[in-house]
Amino acid sequence: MDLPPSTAAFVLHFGEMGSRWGINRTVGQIYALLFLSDRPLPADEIAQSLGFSRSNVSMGLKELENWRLIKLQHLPGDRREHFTTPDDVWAIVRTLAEERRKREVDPTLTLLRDTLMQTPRSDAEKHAHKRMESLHEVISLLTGWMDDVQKLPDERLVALLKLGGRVARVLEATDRFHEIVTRKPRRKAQEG
Amino acid sequence: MDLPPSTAAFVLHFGEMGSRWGINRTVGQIYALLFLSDRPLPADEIAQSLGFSRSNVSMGLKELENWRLIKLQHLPGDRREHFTTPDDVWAIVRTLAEERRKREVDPTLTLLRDTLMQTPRSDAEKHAHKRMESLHEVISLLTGWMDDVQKLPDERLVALLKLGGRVARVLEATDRFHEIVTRKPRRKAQEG
DNA sequence: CGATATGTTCAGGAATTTCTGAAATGACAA
DNA sequence: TTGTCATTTCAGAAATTCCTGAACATATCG
Repeated sequence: MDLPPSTAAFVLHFGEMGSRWGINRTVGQIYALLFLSDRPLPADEIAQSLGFSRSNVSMGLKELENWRLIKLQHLPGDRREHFTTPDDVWAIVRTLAEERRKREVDPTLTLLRDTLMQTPRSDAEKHAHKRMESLHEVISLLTGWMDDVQKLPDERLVALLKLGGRVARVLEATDRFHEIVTRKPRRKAQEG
Repeated sequence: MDLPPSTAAFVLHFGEMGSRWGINRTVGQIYALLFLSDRPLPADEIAQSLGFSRSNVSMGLKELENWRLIKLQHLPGDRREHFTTPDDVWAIVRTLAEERRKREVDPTLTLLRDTLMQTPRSDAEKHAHKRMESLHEVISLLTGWMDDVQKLPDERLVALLKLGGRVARVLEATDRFHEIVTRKPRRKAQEG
């Protein structure tokens, strides 16, 4: 690995982080390397830089493709496939969110819904049923919110995040505002 | 495992899901069992229900304690320690968010900040530097938002999530509102 | 105190995951 | 077609993680 020290550190860190998620160390490192690279990299260069076997890199890239996290490119005059990450970090975050949702959240919701269709018999089952209901509700809320903000363009999403908890205050204000504004179609700003 | 079928299914599912995250299958199953149980369970009952060795359960509970995900209780007339999950699912979600943040996000931000303090030399390093900058920005934004909403009481958080993307529209409205209201302390509505 | 019940630790075996090299497949140019 | 380069596959080796039983620690009771 003859990478600049800061790049090496980042790559190693991401490998570790990856393995705390379901992603294996190798795959994390490959992604980190591609993320920092200023040009698309072919598999053999990745293998060389990270000291992995060619076949390992091939499998890692496959995995990243399944996650839709990398893009494949062909450079003129070079037969090899080259790989990059999207330039836009938000695009990466969105993809990650979508894929994790598809793989982890949706199946869980399905299981919960299926179970909740059944009628609990014993007391213990009744209690478990209630617990699953509240879990289902929370997950639904969270994913519903995710769906919603996924539809926003980047700038709006960023604005929203920056506003953070202050949205709560804005909401209060808005309640009042809305009340005033919608009471009558404009002309007179206040009445009553 | 002589659990009701729906409980067994849930427990197994959570075991699988756990292992897609960094959490091992056993720990996931223990948590799922406690989550559904209508009473605090002692370690030996957990071991019995799930078919794990007593020592494995002991280690699993230790892990869950480190994550602050379970509570220990003593029942009158029973010398054994009994374990439960919080009743409130939101409390669980909040704890999970805090712990994952502490373990995964904060160290990453630290690494990024440390690296960004240094001056990049080569072109490649300059590019990597820029990439890390944008990653840092995105993560900061997300965690900042998290911090903010963590402070909200449950009802407000739920209200916020329900509003979802419609907040964006509220924001537009608020922009206008704000503009009008703050332009001057009222008397004259517009000026140069 | 000894007896019994509960909880923890840890060495090493079991199970799983990761990684490799070799062989197979594919893609393309001559 | 053949030859070359690139990529994928996959059996098994290597590494890691998980799990267990036995030993140890701790607590409580009689």
